[in-house]
Amino acid sequence: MSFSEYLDDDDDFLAALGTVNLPGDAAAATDNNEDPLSAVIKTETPRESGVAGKKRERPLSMTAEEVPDAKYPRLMEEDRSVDVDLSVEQPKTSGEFEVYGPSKFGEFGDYFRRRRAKLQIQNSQLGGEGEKTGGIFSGLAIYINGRTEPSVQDLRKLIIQHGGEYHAFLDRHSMITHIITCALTPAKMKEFKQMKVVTPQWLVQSAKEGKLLPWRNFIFRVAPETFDGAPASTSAQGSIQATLEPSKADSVERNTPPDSGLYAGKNRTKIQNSHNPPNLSGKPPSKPRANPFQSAFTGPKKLPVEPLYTTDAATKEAADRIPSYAAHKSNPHAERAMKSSEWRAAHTSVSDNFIDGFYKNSRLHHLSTWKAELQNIVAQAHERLDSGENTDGGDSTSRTGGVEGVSMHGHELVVTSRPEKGKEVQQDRYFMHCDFDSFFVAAGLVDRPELKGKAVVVCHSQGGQGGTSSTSEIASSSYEARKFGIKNGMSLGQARKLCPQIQTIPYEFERYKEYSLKFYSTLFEFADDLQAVSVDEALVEVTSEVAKHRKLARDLPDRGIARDFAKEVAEAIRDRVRAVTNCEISIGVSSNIMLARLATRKAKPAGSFHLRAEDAENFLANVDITQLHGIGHSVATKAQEKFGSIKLGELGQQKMHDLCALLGKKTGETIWNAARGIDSTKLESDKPRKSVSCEINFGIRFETQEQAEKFMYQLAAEVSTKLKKVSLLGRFLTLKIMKRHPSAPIEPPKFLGHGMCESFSKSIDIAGIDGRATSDERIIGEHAWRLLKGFAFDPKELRGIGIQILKLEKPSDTSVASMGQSVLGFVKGQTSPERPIKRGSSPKKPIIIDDDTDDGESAKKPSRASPIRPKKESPQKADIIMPTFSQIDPNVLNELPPNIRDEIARDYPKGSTRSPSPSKPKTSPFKKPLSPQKQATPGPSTKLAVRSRITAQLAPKGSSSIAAKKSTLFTKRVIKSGLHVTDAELRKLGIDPTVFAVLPESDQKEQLSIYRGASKQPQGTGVFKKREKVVPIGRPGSKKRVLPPPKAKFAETQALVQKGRKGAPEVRFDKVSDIQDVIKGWFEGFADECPRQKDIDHIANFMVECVTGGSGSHNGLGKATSTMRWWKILLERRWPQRKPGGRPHFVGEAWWDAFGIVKDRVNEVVKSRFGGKLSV
DNA sequence: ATCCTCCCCTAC
DNA sequence: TAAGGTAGGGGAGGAT
Ligand SMILES: Nc1ccn([C@H]2C[C@H](O)[C@@H](COP(=O)(O)OP(=O)(O)OP(=O)(O)O)O2)c(=O)n1
Ligand SMILES: [Mg+2]
Repeated sequence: MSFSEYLDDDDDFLAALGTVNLPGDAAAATDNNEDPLSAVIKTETPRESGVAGKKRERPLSMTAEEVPDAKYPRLMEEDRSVDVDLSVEQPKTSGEFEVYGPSKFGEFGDYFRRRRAKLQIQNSQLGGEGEKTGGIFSGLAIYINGRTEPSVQDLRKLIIQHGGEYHAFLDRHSMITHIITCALTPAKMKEFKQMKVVTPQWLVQSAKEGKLLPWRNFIFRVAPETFDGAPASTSAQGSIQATLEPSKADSVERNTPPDSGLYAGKNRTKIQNSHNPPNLSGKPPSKPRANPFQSAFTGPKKLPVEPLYTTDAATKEAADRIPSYAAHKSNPHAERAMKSSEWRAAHTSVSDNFIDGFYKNSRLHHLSTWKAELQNIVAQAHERLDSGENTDGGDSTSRTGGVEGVSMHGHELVVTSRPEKGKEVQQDRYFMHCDFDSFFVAAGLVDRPELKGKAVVVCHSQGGQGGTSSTSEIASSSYEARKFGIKNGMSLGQARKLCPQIQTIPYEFERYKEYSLKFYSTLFEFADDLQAVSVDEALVEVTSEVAKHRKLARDLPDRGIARDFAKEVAEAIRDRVRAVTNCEISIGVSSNIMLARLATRKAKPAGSFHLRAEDAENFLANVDITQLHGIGHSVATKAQEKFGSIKLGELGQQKMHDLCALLGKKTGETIWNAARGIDSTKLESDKPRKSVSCEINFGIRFETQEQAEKFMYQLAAEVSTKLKKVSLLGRFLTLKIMKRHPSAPIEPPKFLGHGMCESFSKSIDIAGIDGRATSDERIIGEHAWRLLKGFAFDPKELRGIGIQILKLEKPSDTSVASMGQSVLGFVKGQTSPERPIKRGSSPKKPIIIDDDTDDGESAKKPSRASPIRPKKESPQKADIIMPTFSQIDPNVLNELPPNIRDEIARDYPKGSTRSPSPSKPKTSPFKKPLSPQKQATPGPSTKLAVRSRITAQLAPKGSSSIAAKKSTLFTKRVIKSGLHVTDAELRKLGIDPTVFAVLPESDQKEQLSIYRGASKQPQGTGVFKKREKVVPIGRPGSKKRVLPPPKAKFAETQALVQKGRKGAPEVRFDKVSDIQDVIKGWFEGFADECPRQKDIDHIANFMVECVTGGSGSHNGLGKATSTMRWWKILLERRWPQRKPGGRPHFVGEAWWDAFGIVKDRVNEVVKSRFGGKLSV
């Protein structure tokens, strides 16, 4: 049995295989608390700082070779010894702590799991071994076009049985080597012009003879007579009959491996081009009357043109599907470049400014950054809308629960989230999907009118460089270029083969941004609500705008009968956007988002299309599921294989249960519903961000561990910057790694690309033991680097690195010292707040630094800065209020780093209280009026204000406009407390009243009860507190205690146990509390069992923080040392170091290991920062 | 039953 | 030479 069959037939076994991949050996999740993040408000400047990330190229279809390793990357850890050895040969030096490998501790539990995994994998490999090389079709990726004889199903079986790869359909992600067909429509002929198109006999005969026959002997040809006849536009089903006409092909070709075409590579390409230029006419292949196949596939000596969808492994996705054994040749161009160490130093990840340079030029990075910014703008618009309603609106309906519930300015009231509510008639809603046509190209052509109407693409490579072997990716292609088969994302070399005279134009990121803003500004004028999809695309609800048109028409003589108001609105929008950008957009309108998106496809290019519900069924029947948003190649392949179709019409006939079983519950339901025109997708206009990440999977080439480490810290700095830009802190980190697949060439086909890789990820808590979230680049970098070391990969094999920060929260720290640059920046640019601060009942000295341990750290780590969140006095006040200068404790100020201190001084001129200024008008970009008759159209001034605000936000770097947008920062967090408690009492309880004031009432209650209860205990170590919500007021002078066994009542134990428990509010250690208490509680509470990795990590985190964390390194080091010694004593008492030969105590070992892990962690940091280690 | 981690997939 | 980023939905399967 072939491996493919095996895949096909034995899902259970596969599933079992899946278990080999043991989930996390690590880490820990911290808490389950959902962070009620308020919407991200700050803008991220897209700018060149950024981050990078990239896509994966893992094989989607599993081949015998790829499955085990690729799918179960953890297996690689089995090779640890090898990797460690390699790293050891690195010059570096360091002692045990610097070894690029896992700590010798803490690998205990993992060891067993790994061993289990290994066994399973070995078994699975045994099973699949035979097939690996067996099939005569191995290495082939075949697509079957149309009806065939034998049937598609039979052919598919044949292919799979002999080790081939069957592809159900073609899309831009497909990588196929041959197309099998018996007949082709003219359109297909164009499409397949340069591909290896053969008849089914090739497979049949080959199978019969038990060897792969030369495909050239089975080239599909169109019967001349048929073709000349009335070919092309013949009947609907008109297709051209094929003639089987074995050619006397050179058998030479056949001598190469079956997949020879795959990597036909550049050499062959050139030859071929010189003999057989694919298309010099300058016109799309459709034009020429000649049979495209004749030029492509005939002629004795002519080598076949490389297949459109397959050959260029540089194309993303594509590389994945190349059988690993076929991808062995290292890219010679890249190899040559990489030989020069200067070149490497200048152009790869080892370069100092690599990240900057890469981001500056990465279109995908720009795309992602812009999207995040646009989403911020929209979310902010909502805040304005909300607060504006409260101010000027009568009994407006606020957008409860998000987007729904918006009142229309027409007269009908759209109620969606609470339909039961009433008498309001549920009216039809209208959703639009608006998208620029060939955005990058269109923008680029505005100043290049001479190129309009030509085949143009946007890519980095300019001029004729690289010829047909350029691996530069095409970001966008004109519709003229698309006629040649060129697609977005394709490599330039590939495109040149399809259309040699293709014109390339460079990126103009600033321009795209500018047009995008104009586009969005326009949409806002028509929108009830808007979701930013991308820089050139948005979803807009226009229900009220359509209603408005309808209403106006009512007064006309014809009463607007038979008019399509939705389409009229769409055209109006198109006209406006064209007027401001000189670009065409296309618009699809329908009653739900899914249909609107499909309508856009039909509308393109330069058009609009209103898909009515009553037409939906018909329309949908012939739609491929790949056209549904969120459904891609993978899903479609599965559907095709199981159900024999990817048409919505056919899949809709399947039982939903079957769809779900195959595709997963959600996807199954989505498809089933889509087939019926049903779509429950909500327009999401202000969902808070859940993660911030930076990844780069391009140009990653390290030779030494030090280079990798350096890069990791640079990347950490990027994420850190990114976090600060949006004023977020994180408590959880995931490291993503791409590592060259063992069978992949050192240099992949795509220049400096990652090639085929295995991917890995590992997560860890980064919050200190006190639970504080962070954005500190050093903390992030250290954790990330440690995780990478844990993988023990050879640095030379790394191809991609990413750091993702999760469990985000807004800074809520009250420490003034934590006022970092982000706040200062805000102060700087901002128009003054509306009124002086007045918060709760604690007008003065709101900030108190706990002098115990925390303050120093804060001062040292401005990145942890958190703006003070002023309590909003009344709900309608949307503006943020900055603390007056007088609110900043002078003592704190003195402890700030000089640069920050200077900035504060600058921003608070003369130490005076900042004068308040009027808040901005509460204008919302959304056109919608809240009360019926009122304001059917936003006043001009409103529009202007909106536009300028938005423009400022996305303005080129350096713009100081950021401040403006922050005017509504944090407004959503306003809480009014109905509790009765005085500031005095709060202080007595150790609660900062100013912080307390900002807490949600429920939290206030909770805090009160906790602290009131706790305060009875004199000791009141304030050990636990709600995460970040309450900051105890510092107790002057209190100093740490001394060594040996401190006694403490250990509620702490509970803290550890509870950590991450669902539901329960997270309990955390107060940083001020004694670490020794914590350890003791942990130890005594769990000495009967092995310590949990998660807890070990937390202790380690805390110890590390203790040492590095800001406050005097002096006392931190000493404290850490004494604590470790003390802990050691505890351990020795209980489990004396065993003698050589003594009987191991399992639990005791684990505890000693835990000790070792913590010690190593601390020493690692101590060494890197202070150069030395703790003497324990 | 639910949570959590580690993926995979998708989109622009 | 090229600049394959990123956020989020979702699912499998072990842990709790
Ligand atoms: N693989 C891709 C896809 C898109 N983009 C960029 C360039 C596109 O111009 C822009 C918008 O993507 P679209 O999918 O909307 O494609 P176009 O706007 O180019 O064409 P159209 O929307 O007409 O299909 O995103 C890119 O860089 N790489
Ligand atoms: Mg577009």
